[in-house]
Amino acid sequence: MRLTKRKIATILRQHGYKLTPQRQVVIQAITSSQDHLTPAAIYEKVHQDHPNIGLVTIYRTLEILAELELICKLHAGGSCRSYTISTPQHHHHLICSNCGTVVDFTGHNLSDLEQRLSKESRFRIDGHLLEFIGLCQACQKAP
Amino acid sequence: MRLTKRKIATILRQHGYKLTPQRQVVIQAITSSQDHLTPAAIYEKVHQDHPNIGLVTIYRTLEILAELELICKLHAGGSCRSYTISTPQHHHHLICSNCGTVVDFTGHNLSDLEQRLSKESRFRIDGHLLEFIGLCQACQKAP
DNA sequence: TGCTAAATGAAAAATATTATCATTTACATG
DNA sequence: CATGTAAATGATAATATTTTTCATTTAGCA
Ligand SMILES: [Mn+2]
Ligand SMILES: [Mn+2]
Ligand SMILES: [Zn+2]
Ligand SMILES: [Zn+2]
Repeated sequence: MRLTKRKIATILRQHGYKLTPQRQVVIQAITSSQDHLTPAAIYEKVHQDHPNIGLVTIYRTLEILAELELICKLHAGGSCRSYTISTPQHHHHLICSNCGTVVDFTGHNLSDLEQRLSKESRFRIDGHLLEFIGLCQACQKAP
Repeated sequence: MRLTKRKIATILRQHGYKLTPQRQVVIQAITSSQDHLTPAAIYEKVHQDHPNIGLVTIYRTLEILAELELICKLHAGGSCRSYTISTPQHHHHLICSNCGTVVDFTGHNLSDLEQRLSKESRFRIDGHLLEFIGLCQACQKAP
């Protein structure tokens, strides 16, 4: 289940961040999209209804949201600095290279592989990045 | 087996690219490092012995090498625009977050997962990105 | 050895990101 | 509800990164 605007607001406040109208607008922009969005794209989206919100505020808000893991950064589709709304549990992403739609998936466990790798390479493994890229059903049909 | 300087040169020429001294120097810089390197880092490395090679040439060379899949772009360790030498077969990466060392690994098959995802999501899956991040043995010992 | 398309480097332009600082404001407190 | 204060904002400038442009050079072929 993806995080709601409301849930994000609560977590922000729990961490001592103020719930400003600007932040609410940015959060709204992200949660209302299936897509993954760059800072510039969020700015444009937001700018239409709120022309006084600056790009800097977008950057600052994204940094906080990412730090708290309320949004996920994506790498495989286009820009390496684009974000999508997060979900509480550990998950990975499936991205449409055409329309940008992001689908979360879970249930695949990398810990076996992680153990094997750790043993073979002598690395202490701290995390991983797994994204699939492809075409969503709608984009397969379209020309 | 990682690609050698020689092998890369051959492939470049096979694709109609000229084997300029500048390109050879850039390739040398990448193949001689275990690390993953940003364009700026490659420039610095190269600049010491070849102060007349411009940063633009680095960018242009990296673009070609990446296009031909002779180098791999990495995302999980620091910059999203850093490269390491490639290997011919399909593989993934294990990256030390401290020293930047990149270890290739292979043998893990994502196609089962890919099929499951494809069926569940109705996506046509074209590719994936899998990187592990951690600490190499040397960096675990160091403070 | 010369020709030519491709490559290079210098410079500028375009983008992207971060820092600075005066002003505004969310929200805790009484 | 008014007030104080630390946090947040926006304007602007600074910095960093990447791409274009174009005159000059050169790798590789005939
Ligand atoms: Mn996600
Ligand atoms: Mn590799
Ligand atoms: Zn799509
Ligand atoms: Zn290390």
